[in-house]
Amino acid sequence: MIKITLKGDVVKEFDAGVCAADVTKSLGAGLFKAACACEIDGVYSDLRTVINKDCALNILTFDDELGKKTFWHTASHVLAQAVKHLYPSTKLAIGPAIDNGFYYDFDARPAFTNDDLQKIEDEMKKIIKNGTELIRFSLPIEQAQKLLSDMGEDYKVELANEHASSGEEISFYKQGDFTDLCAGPHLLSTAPLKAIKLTQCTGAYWRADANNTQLSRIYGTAFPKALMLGEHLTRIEEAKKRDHNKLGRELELFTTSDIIGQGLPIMLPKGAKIIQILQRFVEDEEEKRGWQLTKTPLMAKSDLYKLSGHWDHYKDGMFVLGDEEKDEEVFALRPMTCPFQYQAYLNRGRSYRDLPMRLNETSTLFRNEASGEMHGLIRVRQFTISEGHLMCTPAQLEGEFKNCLELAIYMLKTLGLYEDVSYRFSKWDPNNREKYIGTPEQWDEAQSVMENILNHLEIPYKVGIDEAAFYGPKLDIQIKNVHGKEDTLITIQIDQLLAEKFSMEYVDADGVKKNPYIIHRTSLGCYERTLALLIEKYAGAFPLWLSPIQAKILPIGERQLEYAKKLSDELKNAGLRVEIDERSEKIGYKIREAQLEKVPYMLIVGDKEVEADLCSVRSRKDGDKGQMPVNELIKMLVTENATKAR
RNA sequence: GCUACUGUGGCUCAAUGGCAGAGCAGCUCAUUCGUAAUGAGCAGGUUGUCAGUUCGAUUCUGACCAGUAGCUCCA
Repeated sequence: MIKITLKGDVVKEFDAGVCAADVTKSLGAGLFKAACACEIDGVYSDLRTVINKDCALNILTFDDELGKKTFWHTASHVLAQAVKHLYPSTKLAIGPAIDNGFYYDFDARPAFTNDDLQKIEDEMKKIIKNGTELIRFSLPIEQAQKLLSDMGEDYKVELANEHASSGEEISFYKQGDFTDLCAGPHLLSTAPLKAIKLTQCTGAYWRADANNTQLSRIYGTAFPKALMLGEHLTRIEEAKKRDHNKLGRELELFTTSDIIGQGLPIMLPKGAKIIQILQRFVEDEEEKRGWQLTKTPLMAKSDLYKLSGHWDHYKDGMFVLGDEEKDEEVFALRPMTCPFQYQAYLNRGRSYRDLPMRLNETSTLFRNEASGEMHGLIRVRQFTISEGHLMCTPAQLEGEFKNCLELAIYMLKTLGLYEDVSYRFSKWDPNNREKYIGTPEQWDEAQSVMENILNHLEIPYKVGIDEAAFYGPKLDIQIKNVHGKEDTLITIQIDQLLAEKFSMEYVDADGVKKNPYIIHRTSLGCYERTLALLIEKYAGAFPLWLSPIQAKILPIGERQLEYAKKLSDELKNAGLRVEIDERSEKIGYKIREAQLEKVPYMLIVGDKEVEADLCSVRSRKDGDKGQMPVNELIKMLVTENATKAR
């Protein structure tokens, strides 16, 4: 007999050799029905796992992350089975569970189109209705390779070959007429996959390498109940409504023009106003913290980029002016600010007394992004970033890095984005040497310096291999957009290589010339991307201090126009952004429009208000707030504006 | 760049191998109204662009431009 410790420290005895599924069954039919997988002594395992010794068993259902993963992984096998039924010549690649569902990659000729999805989904439903049992078995490597190669599954053979040296058997899962190479775990049967939906089909490269064949990827999601699927699809629809690319255009923050070109958004007055507010805020805050503003050119001779290494690494991504073959001098629009600001440092000889030297710039950059990469305001060809470079001694590095991070965190907290970010420590990949400059020793040093700083500051981070800049490691502050796609909002980088390339030196206290460390950093990222995330964060209803129009004065009729103008002047003099709706419309109509425009305050003036120097205040959020003396109103708005309240 | 999809007035959408239609927004007039839509009228389109097929193309085909999702890339 063995002892199995269950949830709530309940211990039960079973015969040795019992499988986790049978244990689950003995605990109740409801739990057995809901069980997706389990953890045995904390190890994520299949319910088919045979237990031979005392252990702790935790049953995982769809409510657990790993339970969901198992559920969706099985759904991906059903997808593959359905595809094999309908298109037998299709070859299988991989089919994992992802954040909110699953996908499967197929080598299908021709590639699947949206029209195929419905057919495949219907076939999946048939398979699920039959409630086929999944059977796990394993084979020695040679037999596994033979089986897969007999099946004609070239991609699977490639995967199996990679396990050849491990000496372990290769596991398979079989459901009816379908067998797939798979480590599992899986559900016991396809029956629990009550509600499934195939969501889209796209291309995806085999092994994530653009040089390989492009496969046809089908995405889907599945739930144990139809209601849950419905809720999931509703959530996606709701998210679409706050997509910055839709909402930002509706609210007239920005637009685009075919004749101007891709990735070149036009900031309309309201969007430009928000960016101006952000820029002023950033520049003022940076000045308070000892940063000095520079203004450097938007282009340079190719020589500059050759020296920095950007010409070698990113020439294709730059807008080059002129022809290298024909012209004596070739220029390029700047894709980054680094070497421009270095010239400011190089203006004269520097001493350790000049350090740290903190140079910031509201810097417009140009990158010739590939046509498929552009997206709304998130990824564009021209953008403006709060960029800065900080030259310091090794002793100052940790303190200055911390200051840069604190500034970034202050910015995020003020904007209300702090709760939404995560940290990524982006390292180089020693196996991808052509991407990076410097020696392994230099990389080890720079990375260990950054790692020490991050650990010391207790920053919780994920590691990103091969995510570093070509000259040094990065701390990337990541944020997800409304569709769950992650992007870098802020980055702080340590660079000990470029100073040497540019002969940047300082005379230390001991009289010896040394290269400074350089921190590349942004305090708020690029304004276009930040605006995009703010639009989505607030669904267009910005906090007062960021609102392009903070209050709209709505006269009931023409009689109050003069008073409305007086009120508007008073508010403007107090530094507030105000508009008057002078149209001869009913008050309900004016309110509706102001509300849809997401103006924070509506100030209604009728005869009653004019008489007593009052104003009826309506808030976007709370509706009618009643009457208020004008001086009191101004005091309230000015205070809210100054505190940057959210 | 790759795969798939999309493109009809400012917006949301309809229709057709044979005269392109509606609502909202806009403009004009009337209305001067108390917390989310007053009424009437007017105007607005070479159906993304350029070719091809056709007696005739907005519809079919191709190329290009732009947009969406995903992949790859992101200094």
